[in-house]
Amino acid sequence: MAGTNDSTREALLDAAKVLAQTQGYNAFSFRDLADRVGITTASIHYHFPTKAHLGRELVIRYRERLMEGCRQIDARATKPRERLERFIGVLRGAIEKGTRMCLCGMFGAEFATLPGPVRDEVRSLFEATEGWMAGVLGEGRSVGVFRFDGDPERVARQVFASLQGGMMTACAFEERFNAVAEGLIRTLTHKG
Amino acid sequence: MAGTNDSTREALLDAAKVLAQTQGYNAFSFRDLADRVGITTASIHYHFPTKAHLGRELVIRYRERLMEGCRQIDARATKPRERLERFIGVLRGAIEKGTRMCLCGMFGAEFATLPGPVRDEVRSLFEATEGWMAGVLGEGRSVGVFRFDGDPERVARQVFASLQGGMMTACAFEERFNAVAEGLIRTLTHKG
DNA sequence: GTCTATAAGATGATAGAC
DNA sequence: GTCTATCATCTTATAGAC
Repeated sequence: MAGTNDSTREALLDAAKVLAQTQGYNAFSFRDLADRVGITTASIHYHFPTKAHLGRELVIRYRERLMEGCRQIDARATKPRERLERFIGVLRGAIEKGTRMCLCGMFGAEFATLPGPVRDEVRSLFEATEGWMAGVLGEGRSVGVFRFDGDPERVARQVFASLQGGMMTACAFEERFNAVAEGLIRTLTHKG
Repeated sequence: MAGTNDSTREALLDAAKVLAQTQGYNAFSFRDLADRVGITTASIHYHFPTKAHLGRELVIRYRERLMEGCRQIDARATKPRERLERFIGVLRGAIEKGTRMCLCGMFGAEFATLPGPVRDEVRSLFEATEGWMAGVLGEGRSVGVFRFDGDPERVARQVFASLQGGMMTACAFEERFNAVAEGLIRTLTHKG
């Protein structure tokens, strides 16, 4: 029902996603988007009245797909450590596909300049992802593979911030994300 | 000699710094800058031929001042842990002054869209800061207050990425940087 | 749904007077 | 050094034909 196959609309969101991940919300224009999809800028407005509408739906779809990815990770891997590693693999995949940031990191940095409705969805994106990760970390600790003090929610925020920062660094220095990710896992699994 | 007191030029760099930290390179304009300093956009071009020149000098000055700050930390604190905490305090200060990103994080995220000369200075900014931090971490480990495996340079990159990610998150959720920073110190000083 | 045409404003940048 | 005036181009967005 929701999400009927409107191919132009989907193509616009696909192109906008890549542009937003590589350049940011402020650095891509309707013209960039129109050129990539092969229509005129006027046609974009038929699908999305304003850039803010486009941005908002972009983040909503990104969150839904990321959460769907997390559910698939849960279905395919039962061990918390493997779940975490698979999640990190998703982020790594974005970098390897062309030094793309996660939308969390990119829109987080641009947060002050985003339209209100986009901001709301970005916050929701953070909370959903960190919530899933808190579950993985909490379960990992209870089975004894992860080791940390305090609230899993707090540690999830810390781990997520670290990964986002690693992706950001990878924009300036290729091959730096892996060092951050591996160090993170080592820390979490460290047997003091 | 270098850096004669050209007050308009300095005022431009000051205003550009705040705008770059809060909005990013792509989101601020010569008009924003001119309005804040009280001159016209044409006058900006007398001091900086292009926006790329302005951006480049902005990053250079930022790096020089940050490194000067690190030297002052070294002079005022001898314990590695206190040095790290003071550095974190500098980042926290930027957030508390108005949810400002570090230029590393903001320009790192925008990296793909930055003019070449600005990119070069951003890389240099990362390297200088991470180099200083590697020294603090290495010394901390040798005196037994920090505990980590592997190369101090690698861990410095990880710690720095984590802090940058924490600042990014703080743009969307106030009061989140402290949780990241405190968790980080706890991890580094943990007595397994 | 997509187009052409157009709008109103912003953008970085230049020429030349003062 | 700073200004006015101007530039070409880009920006998001709208009206109306097809």
